[in-house]
This record gives sequence, C-alpha cells and structure tokens, in this order.
Amino acid sequence: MSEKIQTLAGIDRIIHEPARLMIVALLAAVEEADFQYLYQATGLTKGNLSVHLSKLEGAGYVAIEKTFRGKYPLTLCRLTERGSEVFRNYRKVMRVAL
Amino acid sequence: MSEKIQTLAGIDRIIHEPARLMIVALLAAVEEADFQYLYQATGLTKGNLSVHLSKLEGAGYVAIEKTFRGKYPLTLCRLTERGSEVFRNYRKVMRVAL
DNA sequence: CAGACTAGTTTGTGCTGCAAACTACTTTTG
DNA sequence: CAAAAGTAGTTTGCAGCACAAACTAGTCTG
Repeated sequence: MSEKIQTLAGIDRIIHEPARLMIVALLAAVEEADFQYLYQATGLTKGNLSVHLSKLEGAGYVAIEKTFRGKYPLTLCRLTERGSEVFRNYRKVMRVAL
Repeated sequence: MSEKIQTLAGIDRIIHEPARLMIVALLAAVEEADFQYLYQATGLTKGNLSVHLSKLEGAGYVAIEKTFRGKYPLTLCRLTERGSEVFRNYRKVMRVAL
C-alpha cells in the first residue's frame, strides 16, 4: 500500500490541476467541444479557459482548431490520443491510491 | 454530468496537492504515524515533509505532537476529525467527477 | 457611427511547491 | 575529549503557476 501511495508523487501536474481536469473530463465524454460549451460547462472565466486550453495544447493533450461559425470565430477542442491515454492513466492512479 | 464536473473547481487545494494527498492517505490508514515513517513512505525530502505537515496542521487537518523517543525528538502526526471528513469528501468528489 | 455584444488573448500579481542550506542536538571514533 | 558523522527536523530562495482584470479584434443594432 505504501508503495502505491508514491505513484501520487509522479502524477501528471498538467491534468491534476482542477480547471484542466474539468476540461479533460468533459472532452473525454464528448470528444469534440467548442470554447463556449467549455466556458459554460466549467464555469471558468474566459481568460483562464483560454490559458488552460493553451497549456493542454502545449502538452499535446488537446488539439485546437480555430475556424468560424458564420462571421464569428469558433474554437473547437478535442482530446488527442495522448490526451486520453494520460487521462486514463490519471484515473487509474487515483482509483488505486485513494 | 456537466454540473458534477464543476464540483472539481471547488476542490480542497490543501489536500489536492499530491505530496499532501500522500500524507493524508497514509494517515487515514494508520491513524498515527511519526515523521520518519511518513518520510520513508512518501519519499519526500524532510524539508518538504516538514512544510506540508505544517500546512496540514495550519488547516486543522492534522494534529502534530512533538515529544521524544529516548533522547531524540519524535514528531507524531494523526488526522483530525476535520481532516478525515475533508478527505472522505475529496474521495467522493473524485469518484463522482471522474 | 456610437455603443453594446461576441469571442476570445494577454498581462500583472500573488501564492506555493521544491530542493538546498541550515539549526540543534546526540553518538561514535581516533 | 575533540572532531566527525548521524538524527530530526526547519528555514530560505527561487522558479513556476493559477487567477482575474484589462485588453484586442471583429460584428451587430438603433
């Protein structure tokens, strides 16, 4: 048991952050979502959502596609293969350690 | 489902931190442990362990009793009632949201 | 054409986790 | 018995991060 606890020490900080955990959990469920959906579903400010999405993109966990819905910008997000893999592993660590 | 996700936003940052999560999970299992046991079980440096224990004590989650084992200082730690309550709730949030 | 709205991004600040350095005491060893 | 090594932690300095507020850029409305 004491060894399993230490798996927590190596946990992925990128997805461990609650704001990003929300984003990743949502994307894991829907597989594609726009900025506005995530904005409402998470309750984050636009600023934070933007920053966290960039960080997830930088880590290669989320793919972001910028396009248009009519005249307005539309930001589409989905988990990458690597992203869902890391999330699966995160859940496993949490289930085992807690 | 989207509403449950938002419970993550309000998660307790004190115990969410991996190092402290290890400490709290260990204490929840044994109910009383000394510094050395936690030092080995967590793999943290003494410095970090000391700081995290102080933070947990400051939050009222852990009670720390300083005494002696023979000539050497002995630091005993255990979860407070509040500490185990918060930990129970943390686990519940994690189970539900993920 | 001025003000309000949509859809985000950038910036500044303050907090916090981490390891290394340090304190204080005890035991061993030459 | 003095110096070195060990025990048991605490303090400190810095680097990184999350957060909200301010800002950008374009669009609609009266």
